[in-house]
Amino acid sequence: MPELPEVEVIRRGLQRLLNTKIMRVEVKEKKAFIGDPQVILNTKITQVGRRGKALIIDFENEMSMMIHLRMTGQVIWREGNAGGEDFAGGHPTDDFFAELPNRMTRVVFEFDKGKLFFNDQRKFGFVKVMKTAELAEDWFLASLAPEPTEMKAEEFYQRLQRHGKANVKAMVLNQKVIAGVGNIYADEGLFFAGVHPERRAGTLTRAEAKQLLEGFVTVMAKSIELGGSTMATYVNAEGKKGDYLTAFAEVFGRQGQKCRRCGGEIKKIRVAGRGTHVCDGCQK
DNA sequence: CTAGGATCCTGTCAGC
DNA sequence: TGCTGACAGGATCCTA
Repeated sequence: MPELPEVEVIRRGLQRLLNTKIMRVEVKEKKAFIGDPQVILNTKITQVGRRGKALIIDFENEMSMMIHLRMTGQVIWREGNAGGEDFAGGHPTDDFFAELPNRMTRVVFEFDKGKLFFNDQRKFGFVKVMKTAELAEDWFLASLAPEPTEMKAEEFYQRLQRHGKANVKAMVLNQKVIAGVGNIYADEGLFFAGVHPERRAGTLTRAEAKQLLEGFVTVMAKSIELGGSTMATYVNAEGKKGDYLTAFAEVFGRQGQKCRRCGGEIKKIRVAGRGTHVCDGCQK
């Protein structure tokens, strides 16, 4: 679920942890934590970064922690009664506002002034600690394609050509082709470019590939601006959720409704094993 | 090597 | 109300 914009919103929210230290880690689901939690205790957080859909937190002792939320992961920061502003992002459920820890809680990080909860319904997500120097060797990061904002249109075109027989939807979901695109922004970007998700990737023209890349950059920037599709910041019980989906999405989740561009009906079909939203009128 | 499908896991929802 | 099957904002592994 959380795609590049949602993870980016979380990254920004976690800047508040810079120069603070984790005092204690409680691993409630063994599978969710790879490596030794002890190595990141009592050392300052020097950077909170992101690559694709992965959060990367660096520590002063040259250790790093990668957090990948996969489908249903959540990051929830609570200052409790300290009076600070709470914050949450990831898969949108009521756990954002629930009493924590709860049965979805996989890891708890205790700081001086608050607690950071890693919640995950389906247990696909994980936290992994390693030496900062070893990040580049992590096989997920090592094979990850460039960020959409860093990729040249020609390179994107060439990557689509290389896997020309697969449909374009499957290609853009492949993190080795372009980083950070997931099911929502795949559908939104394809709509933006007027490209049908079942087109074989090799049939896209240079102009279409360029437009598609621009689509990803545009819709993702818009989503980040709106707080992502899933994020919530809140003070006490007053919730404010990211409203990208309701405010801006053209096709995702709008099956049965009218296309705002041509007036045709948005359809939901199955492509590359994923629910896919498309306007046949606008996407060829 | 590629492309497509199964798979990890649990909760929710639609349809009997 | 209770059951069943489909599905889920991800990515890897297995098979042909």
